Amino acid sequence: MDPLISSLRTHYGWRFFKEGQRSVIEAVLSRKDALAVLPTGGGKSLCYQLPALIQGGLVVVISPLVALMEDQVRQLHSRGIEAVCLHAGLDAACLADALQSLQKDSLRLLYLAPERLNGNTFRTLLSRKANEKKIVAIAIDEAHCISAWGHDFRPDYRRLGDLRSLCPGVPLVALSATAAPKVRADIIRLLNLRNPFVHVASARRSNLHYSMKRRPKEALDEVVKSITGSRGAVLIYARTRRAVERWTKSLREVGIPALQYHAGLDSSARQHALNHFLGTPSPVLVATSAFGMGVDRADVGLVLHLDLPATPEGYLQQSGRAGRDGLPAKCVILFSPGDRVKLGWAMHAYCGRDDRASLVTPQEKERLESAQDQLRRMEAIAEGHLCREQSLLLSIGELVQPCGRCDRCKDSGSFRDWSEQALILLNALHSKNSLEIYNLIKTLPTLEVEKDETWGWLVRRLVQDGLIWESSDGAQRLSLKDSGIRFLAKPWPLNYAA
DNA sequence: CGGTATATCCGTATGGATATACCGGTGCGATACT
Repeated sequence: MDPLISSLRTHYGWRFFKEGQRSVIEAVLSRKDALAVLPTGGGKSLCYQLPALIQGGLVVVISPLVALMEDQVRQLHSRGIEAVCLHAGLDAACLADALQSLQKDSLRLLYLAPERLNGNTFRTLLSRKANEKKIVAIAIDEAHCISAWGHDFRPDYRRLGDLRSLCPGVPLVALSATAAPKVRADIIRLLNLRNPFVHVASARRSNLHYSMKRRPKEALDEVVKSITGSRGAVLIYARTRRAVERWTKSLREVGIPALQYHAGLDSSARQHALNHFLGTPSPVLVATSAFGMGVDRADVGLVLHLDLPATPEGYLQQSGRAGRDGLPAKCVILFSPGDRVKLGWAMHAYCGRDDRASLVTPQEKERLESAQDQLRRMEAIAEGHLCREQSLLLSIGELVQPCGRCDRCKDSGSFRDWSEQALILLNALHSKNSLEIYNLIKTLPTLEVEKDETWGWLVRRLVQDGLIWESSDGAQRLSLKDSGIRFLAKPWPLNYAA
């Protein structure tokens, strides 16, 4: 019998792997670095847990949240697998236990926050264990944090690249639920992954119904209507803590027993809100972005945003908490045009460490520009005429057919043919990764582009990278290799030297 | 930058209009206090 399947049965009682799991596990077992982008519920943790069990060694897991670590350790213990997590919240007895487990060879999983690796204690420990060949792999969970979070909020995430030199020869596995091409590139670069095996599952969710509309001045009715018209749990996202508190109060006043969650609440209130959300039949929770990572409730019927999300990727992450049971679920954004301005302002404040513009470094400037670019993209999706799912997924580099479920698909009055739509989408993409663009374009039946400034950079890049070439009938046409696609260009100087 | 909460204005009494100040996300570990 297949040894992988047999250990899967022994330890987890499952008979099949989910998509992508086997290939990632095989990569790890052959001591290769890997990057796995698997949807939530896709069984990411199995990808690094099973190798520890098969090889009878230790896997070190870097995880961003204490709650996530404890949750995982609990699950592992219930399967009879030895695992510990170390964090500042442990009491003396637990800490002593955990430290003792560290000495044992029977320990299979060790969970740590990235900040732990600042001190020498754990660096020496890891380095020693690596030398003794006791570490099967190091897993970086929620790896998108490296790119999305790490800049100045969790700077230690960005320093995980050290792991490579600290534990030479130990394979690194990065895992995430959503990661756009740019984020994937960031992860690979910052973690110093060597020629990693990469598995990217589709982010498409065929049971989610997106809709995005302008928020009326008095939005309460609209929100109440959405809540009462949905099944299961309801998750409402607001941008600020104050907005969370106001909305919770308003909803309670109209008889909806909403609970609130944000980082300004004390831990008992947060715990209570979380338990309520996980444990009652139809909870309504109003929260900031503090809520969500690792929260696993299958029957969320509605994820409602009261402001424009800051990035398409972040939105996919948050809206993706709906409908994990596979049943139809709604993802609604109520936005107003002012949201972009506010968020843009907020980015200045968040991105620049100091308010004074004179101190903005080039890196900070670039970061800010990319944040604003993402924001513009998100706004374009909300204000645009295209299929919501299609345009959201395109912004993370995945090209799919219109979904047929979102508000745009349902009431699209004006027909756009596929290539026209693709063009607009590509234009919105702004990606400078020509291979990515090429792969997108390649899937189209035909594509004719009138060359103008908008497309100049694209054509130049594609030519530069040898992905398109001049067609034989003159300088005005460029064709994609191995496909019937042509760029139809106005006469322009063929000077690609730049 | 823009919304929201509070302050101010007007002037025989209450509250509505206008001005002004303020504030704005996500968490780990370690250390310094009550």
